[in-house]
Amino acid sequence: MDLGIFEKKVLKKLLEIPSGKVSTYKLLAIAVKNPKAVRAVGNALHKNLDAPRVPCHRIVKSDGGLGGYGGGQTKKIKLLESEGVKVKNGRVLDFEKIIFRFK
DNA sequence: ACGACGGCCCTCG
DNA sequence: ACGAGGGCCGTCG
Repeated sequence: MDLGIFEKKVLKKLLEIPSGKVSTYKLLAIAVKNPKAVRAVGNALHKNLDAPRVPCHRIVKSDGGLGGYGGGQTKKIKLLESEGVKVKNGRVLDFEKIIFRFK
């Protein structure tokens, strides 16, 4: 089962996200030139086979929420905090400051 | 080819 | 400020 071309792009963009920072589904959608395909993007991350290989855990919701995670948000939080991203109550602290915008 | 699902986003009440 | 509903996109069975 090969990943769709869309997911491929998404994963590639994910690799551009530096450690200690996070991005949003929407920004990703925009990065792939499909601002409305935010759901498809989420799908891509969910189907992502290379769990830690791809920083899918660095993706949060537009409002700074953790969003979801294929292995459980708990693990996601753990990973994020491991990179220096503080999470509180399912919410990223200083979200607006550590967010990475695909330039 | 069709229908359903998904780690969502936005607007309206 | 909170809750509910609708909409869009791609991939899988």
